[in-house]
Amino acid sequence: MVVSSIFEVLALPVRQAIVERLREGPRTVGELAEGLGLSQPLASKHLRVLRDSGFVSVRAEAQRRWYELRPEPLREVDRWLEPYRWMWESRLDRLGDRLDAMAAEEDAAAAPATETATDEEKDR
Amino acid sequence: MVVSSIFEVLALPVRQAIVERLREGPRTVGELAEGLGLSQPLASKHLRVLRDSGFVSVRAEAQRRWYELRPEPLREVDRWLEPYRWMWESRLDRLGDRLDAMAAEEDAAAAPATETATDEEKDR
DNA sequence: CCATTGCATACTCCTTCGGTTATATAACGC
DNA sequence: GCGTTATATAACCGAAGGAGTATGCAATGG
Repeated sequence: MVVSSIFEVLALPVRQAIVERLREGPRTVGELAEGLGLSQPLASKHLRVLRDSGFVSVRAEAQRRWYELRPEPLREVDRWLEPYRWMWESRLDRLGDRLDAMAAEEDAAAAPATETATDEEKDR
Repeated sequence: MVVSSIFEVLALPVRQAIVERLREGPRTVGELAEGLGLSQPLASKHLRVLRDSGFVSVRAEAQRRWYELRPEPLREVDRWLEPYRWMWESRLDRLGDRLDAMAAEEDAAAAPATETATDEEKDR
């Protein structure tokens, strides 16, 4: 798998689950497969993707492979999120960012009612 | 597309690009397609996914459709990230979380050298 | 009215990728 | 050495979904 976006890796619930499990500490392939109800090859495959994208590191101990979570990619998600935070954080110290955003908004038009998947509108 | 994870939506660079573009304010389908070099149907399609997953809302103005970014899903990403923040933030007020995590870690084993995609090891 | 504009949707093609099964490899304990 | 354990990888399959093309449809403005 050629990872062109960090989110691609987290897109699959099963890979998300592996990451979440690894929050508790390093785990072997067998433990992860067992714990998440995956076949061993499947676990290995997903761990391969996680490894190639930097989400995990591996240590060999005898025939065991200990997989451990690495901060970098997650931190990258955090950084990606940064320019959006003002949207739900109304803290004063974010006001500067907000003003920058508004300047860029100037050219956009205005309008009435809003339509979203979260309300009833979805299936008209 | 049946969205089973918020990350699935952001997985595609083209959808990421749309979201980023919408940071500057509401845009019509045509503006987005034009600005990102997409065919109109393709833009519509991706906007459909973004809409169904709550990333954007739509307002109709004549034949125009103004798409606007919504905070909720992004906020959800932020919340998902929360339990991982201690990994790169060593602030004291995160120590509590860290201790919780360590308690859960107790059962995991330890080991030597580390192997990651970000270093030379990748292609042995 | 009618041509045009702006957008959504249906349909098709084709690649990608997740999952299974089978096999290779390597280190272990006896 | 040998069976066993732990993992990786290859081969295969099927479904999903992204992109393109064509079309439908509504509102517009002359």
